[in-house]
Amino acid sequence: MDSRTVNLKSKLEVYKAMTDGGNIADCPVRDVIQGLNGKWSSLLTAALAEQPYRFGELRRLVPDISQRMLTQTLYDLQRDGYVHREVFPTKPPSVEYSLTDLGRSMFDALQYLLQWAENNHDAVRDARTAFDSTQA
Amino acid sequence: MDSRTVNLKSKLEVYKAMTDGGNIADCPVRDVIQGLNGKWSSLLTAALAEQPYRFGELRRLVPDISQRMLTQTLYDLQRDGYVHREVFPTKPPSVEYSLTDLGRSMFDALQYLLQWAENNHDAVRDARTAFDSTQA
DNA sequence: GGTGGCAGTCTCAAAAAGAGCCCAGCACTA
DNA sequence: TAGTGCTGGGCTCTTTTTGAGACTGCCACC
Repeated sequence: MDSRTVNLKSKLEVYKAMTDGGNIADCPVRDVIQGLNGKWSSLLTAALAEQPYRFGELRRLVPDISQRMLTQTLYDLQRDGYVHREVFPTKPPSVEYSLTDLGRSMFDALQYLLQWAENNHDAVRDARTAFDSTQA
Repeated sequence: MDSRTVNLKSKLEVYKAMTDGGNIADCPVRDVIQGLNGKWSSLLTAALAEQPYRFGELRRLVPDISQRMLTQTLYDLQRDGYVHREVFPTKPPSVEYSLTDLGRSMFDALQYLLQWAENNHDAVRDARTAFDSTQA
């Protein structure tokens, strides 16, 4: 358990950062966030933060991901510099995926959100149930 | 600028939380995260964190969102309890959207990731360029 | 009587995700 | 020597999600 102190920007500043001060479409912050909000990105990042894994290990670890999406998501994470891919020339060549320093740094920031989700999923579930019951 | 101290869990614990200790598919943490990683969720949350907005204001504020996705995303955010929707019975009825306490609390956690994105988008862009150049 | 703002809905096309079969190469085994 | 299984993917097909844009009803204003 590490603890740290972080300065948060004002909400207005965060909104401005996400809109690039007016140039909403090509904003780099949105561009970065976009690469992270795929369906499997955060889960795979969390798995690789635990320890490096090979392709088949990840597939078994996350049984409900298709091979196609596993390949695709790892490719995207590697392209954005979060994940390192290393091929070992063993008899059946094995491939190991691990987090880069950038990936670890990103995951540290992501962890706040994941932890919030863990602490508050009951509230979200309740809100959802309540909302659905009023919508008949 | 507020600052705060937060205890982060070990990476292994985070991974376990996201996999519900084995029940990967129906994990509540993944369920919550899923509702947040839509293409527009974080941007709209950031906008509403700044101040409440009405439907048309949001549309003008984020010109590259379609009306359909604006309706849909606001509906989802409302369903999960992040956003409050209030209809004012003016002559053309106006609708105001604002963050709930839950939404504000979630945004506080999300902000770490947004800020990381702002600080590191150059590194991500560089990684992407370098990767693309090796892939011919 | 035409125009414009309000908050959406509806339909259709394009993009992304999911399911599942196929591949080559090597080891072990019967 | 043929069968089986493991490795890390590629490939196609179908379903779901997203995007673009036209359409609605109401009212105020000109």
